Amino acid sequence: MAFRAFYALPAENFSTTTGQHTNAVYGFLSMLIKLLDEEQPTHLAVAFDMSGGTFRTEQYAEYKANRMAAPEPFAGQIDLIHEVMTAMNVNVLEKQGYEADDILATLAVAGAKSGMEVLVISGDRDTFQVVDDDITVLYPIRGVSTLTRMTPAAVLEKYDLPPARYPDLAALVGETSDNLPGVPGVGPKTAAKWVNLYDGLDNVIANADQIKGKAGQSLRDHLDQVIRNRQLNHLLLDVELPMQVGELQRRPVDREAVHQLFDTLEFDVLRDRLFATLPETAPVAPSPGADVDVVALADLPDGLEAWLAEHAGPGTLVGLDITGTAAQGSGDAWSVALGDADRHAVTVDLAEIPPADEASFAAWLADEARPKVLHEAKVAWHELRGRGFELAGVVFDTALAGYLAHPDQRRYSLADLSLRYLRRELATDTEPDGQAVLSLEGGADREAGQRAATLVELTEVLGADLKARGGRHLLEEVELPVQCVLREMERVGICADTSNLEELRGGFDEAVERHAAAAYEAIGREVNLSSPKQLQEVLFGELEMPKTKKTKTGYTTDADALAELYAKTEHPFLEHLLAHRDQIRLRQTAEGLLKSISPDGRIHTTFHQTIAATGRLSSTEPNLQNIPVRSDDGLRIREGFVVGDGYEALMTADYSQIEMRIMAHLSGDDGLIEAFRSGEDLHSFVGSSVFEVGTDEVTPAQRSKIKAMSYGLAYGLSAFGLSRQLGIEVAEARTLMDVYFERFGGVRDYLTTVVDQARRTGYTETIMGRRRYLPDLTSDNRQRRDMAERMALNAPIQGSAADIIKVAMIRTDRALTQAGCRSRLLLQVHDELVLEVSPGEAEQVDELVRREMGAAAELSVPLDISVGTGRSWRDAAH
DNA sequence: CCAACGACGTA
DNA sequence: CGTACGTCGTTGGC
Repeated sequence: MAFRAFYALPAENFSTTTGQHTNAVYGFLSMLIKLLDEEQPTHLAVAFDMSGGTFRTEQYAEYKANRMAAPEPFAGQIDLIHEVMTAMNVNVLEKQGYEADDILATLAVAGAKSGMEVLVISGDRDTFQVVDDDITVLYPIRGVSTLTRMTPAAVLEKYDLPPARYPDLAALVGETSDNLPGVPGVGPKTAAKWVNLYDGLDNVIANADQIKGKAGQSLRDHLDQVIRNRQLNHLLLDVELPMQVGELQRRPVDREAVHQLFDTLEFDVLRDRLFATLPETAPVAPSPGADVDVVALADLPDGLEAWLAEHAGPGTLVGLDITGTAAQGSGDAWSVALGDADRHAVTVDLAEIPPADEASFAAWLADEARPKVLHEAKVAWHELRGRGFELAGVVFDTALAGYLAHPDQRRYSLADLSLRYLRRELATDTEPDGQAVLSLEGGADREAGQRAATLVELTEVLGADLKARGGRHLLEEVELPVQCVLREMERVGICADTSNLEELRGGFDEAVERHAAAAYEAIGREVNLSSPKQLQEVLFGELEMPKTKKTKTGYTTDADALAELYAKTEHPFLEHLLAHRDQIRLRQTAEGLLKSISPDGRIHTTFHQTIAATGRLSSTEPNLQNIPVRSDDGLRIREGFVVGDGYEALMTADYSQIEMRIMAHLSGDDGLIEAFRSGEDLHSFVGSSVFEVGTDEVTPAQRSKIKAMSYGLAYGLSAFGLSRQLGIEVAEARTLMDVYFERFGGVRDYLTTVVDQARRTGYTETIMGRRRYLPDLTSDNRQRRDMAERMALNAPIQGSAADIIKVAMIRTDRALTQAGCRSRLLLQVHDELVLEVSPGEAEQVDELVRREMGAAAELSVPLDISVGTGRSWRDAAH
């Protein structure tokens, strides 16, 4: 398997800074870790061949004689694998004079006999002979990451023989890799036919005289060879070993040794994968909260003031857990828990808090000098605010830290983080209905108390991990401050023009009905136009239109495909179907927005800071980051977002071409940098270079090709993709890309470098050090690897843009406060900020926003910001 | 009732 | 066979 890994993985991508090649070690371990994870074996052993001869070479000197000496970069890697096995405490078996496969066969049969279910992983097909109901061979198809399960049925299917007969077939066919020639002219089909017909190789040999034809003669001419092959490919089942199969239990790895060795080998990604799969990563002592001393405020003789003085003095970090509810920019808190580093916690029922305690709590909470750690502080802030409390001094947020350490996880619950970083199980946060789990014992909510204390402990461990990943400053300088800006934006919301949206909805509604009726008319019956399944029946069944691109469940009916079909058939059904789709979508958008208007007449979205793996924000309930802008009808929806009472206008400010500017900066390409410094239209400038014409001679068609390509490059676009998008031949697209790269070689170099480096380190990085881990870059699966490569191309660019606008938000918010402005931030849409301008501040805010956004990052090209104002979001466009 | 899927809006 | 998201309706299994 190590040898296969050596050939499957390109050596140049797997070597340490000291020059040691590690591709065989990497591939072998990658396979082993995957198997440990997926198969969860109770017993485990790895067998090695030993140098020096075996009984087979004694019998037949040429055995494996054609094997080339292992190439230089392979040398030493077997020893490294041995070392890793020792560190991982894996049972290793080897025996002079025997091959690894003899050891495996012996163990497999013994294991099966003692009632075990056995998996044999080997790249030698001879192992198929031990396959039975209890023994499965996992055989590598290509590389070492894809293993095929050879069960009795699989062997029968592939070779037309039961497993026990496989060596009979192999003896006839021969094995080139072992230098065992077979019978010339006899392949697997003939061999299987004979073995089945005569019931085994012995009888084939005994009846060799009767076999007709050339193949029969060939067999008679090579009988000795066949007999010898069969002796050699027979695996021994009785090798004497120092350990019996029952003694091969898996043992816990030596964590320290693994860390040291993986440091040397520079296996950062594998280390994560290994530790993630280890059973001992599971909680050692699942005793929820047993070791936290939780008391209820009501049971404190001296009240909260005394507790705070003892446990939460100035500079002492305290964990704060809020039980409450938050949504649409507001919330309510029911109870809180405070926990300290010594695992003392106090819980407070806010409904029954005595006035004196409430005053102490409020003062402590609002005190910037009393450091606090929370999980999702933005939510807590909304909840506390619902009770009139101000929260300040948040120095750590475990959800944000967990996100920065591993940005592509689905969730960052405190329970998950506790398990991962502290190996301690935490009771689940909430019931499915959102109600907090309250396990009151002596009046104290033990779970809340445990969570509060756990926060403090996590700060240390998670903080250290984040620091090691170079993400500490991102937490402190970017994510925590921007969280404060976001909570305010959520609270404020954006004003909606209800009657405008209602009118729109009515109009869309009417259009939906009209197009539906026309569509039914065109095909003579009613179908559900929102059902792709029913549409397929109509289009490809009844109307017999040409088939479109395949989906998992049939053929696509997406807008592109329908437009193409319409171009071909001009069928009126398609026209109305497309219009219906369009209008129904707009109606849904208008409807959804109307439903989300709060009693204050404003729409309060929720921004999520820990969802997008690249570092972007996301927006839900409602999503205000995907409000239509491209169509006329879409723009009318933007008219439904308007300036609120007491304010003068909405203002939008966006970065123009920020991703291309980041590309210019990161690649350092002279041409692209010059393009931005020249002040010319970017795509015309690039086009003039590619097409070798003056900037003012670039045709609109050329410009749009260049624009598509420039942006496509940042996403890992292929020549195929470009050709499809532009409707040109693949060859033309390829030529276009070649010329582009010739002119902008720095871009090409950057793109290859970024992937290479990510493959080496395991992650990509933005200009502010935000990492994204991409273990799939070394996957044997091409689709996954290609996908990871495109992510690697895009993540630094999209992520850097996300970094920059977050900093811009922090700066803008701060500058507005410092300038004493009433104007405020409302929304962020990835490269755009929407503000509400107070009367008389328009000019000042215009200048301020340009300044702060422009100064958010120091790139080798200028950041260009365009600003517009107006009564509605649409009018504020520029 | 829920998850998966297709479709489609944004940057 | 271009990245990153969220939401909706339909569908089919539980």
